[in-house]
Amino acid sequence: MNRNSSYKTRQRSAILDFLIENKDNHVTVNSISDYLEQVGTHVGITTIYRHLDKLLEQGLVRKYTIDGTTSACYQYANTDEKCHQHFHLKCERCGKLIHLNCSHINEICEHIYDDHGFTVNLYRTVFYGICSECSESLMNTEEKQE
Amino acid sequence: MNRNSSYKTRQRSAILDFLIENKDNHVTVNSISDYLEQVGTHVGITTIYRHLDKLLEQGLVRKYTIDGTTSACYQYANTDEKCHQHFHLKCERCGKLIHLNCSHINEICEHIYDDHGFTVNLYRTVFYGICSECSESLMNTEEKQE
DNA sequence: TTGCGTGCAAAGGTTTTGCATGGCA
DNA sequence: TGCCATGCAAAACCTTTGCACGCAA
Repeated sequence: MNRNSSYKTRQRSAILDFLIENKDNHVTVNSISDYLEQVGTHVGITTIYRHLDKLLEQGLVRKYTIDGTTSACYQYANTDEKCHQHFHLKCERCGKLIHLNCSHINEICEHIYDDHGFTVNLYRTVFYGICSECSESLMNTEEKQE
Repeated sequence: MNRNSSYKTRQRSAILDFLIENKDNHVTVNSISDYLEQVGTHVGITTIYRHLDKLLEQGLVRKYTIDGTTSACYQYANTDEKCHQHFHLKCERCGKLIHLNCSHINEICEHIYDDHGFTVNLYRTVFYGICSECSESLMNTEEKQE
């Protein structure tokens, strides 16, 4: 019943450290696995999934899916600071996902809640559009406009 | 290049009809397949995926992911309305799609463009969250908060 | 020593791809 | 007739489960 009790293992520490290190961005199971492999700390995929599940139950991470991506995203849930919420811009042309930390977004969400009663889930919401690089390259080579 | 050109086939009509019939709800590839099977109109899974992809490109459907579910959701997008000028809010709980006309959006989009160089495509962008009705019913039955 | 932790292999589910055939225009 | 459309099978992914062994307490 006390699912918060857990052993201190090499694997658990490595995963948690990585999550905290990247608390301003979300990570995927793959990115965790790749990183750990890179630094010579092999941890099985299964173990990563199981730890994330446990951390999720404990409320230490958040899990969400980003539109257009296939795998789940996880982010360390720092309960002290609420300012690490960011939103996402996805370029429809190059596919790049931009993480945007911006105070403006809170105003928007508050407005939508106050005036329309809708509670926005920033972790799931993605703005689609064209990023600045693609805008430029499109302007330089404008040949068609259908 | 003109990817909007497409043959009129039995399969395409069947899929589009079903989408329009259910334009107030989202559907999944499975629900489409099941329904068509039920009414004796077999269409291969592959074909359904391919048509949905094409309809997505044409802007005739929207694609969503709903938290906690594994497969993607699709909903017919009514092109008559001026959907380029307002927000779409998708309730993650009841699935309702809300069209939100609000002068605030211009400020938001301008801000994102001015400060971040990103041109938002309102037609594709969807805000996920919880609608007012669901918020209320959730408040009435709050039993656990972990 | 006890029981949770670990990781390989395999299974389960969703989506994509290859390829030969079918059918619209 | 020329392409695009179709659908089966297989592949590619992501995630979960089974099971034997490892290891923290």
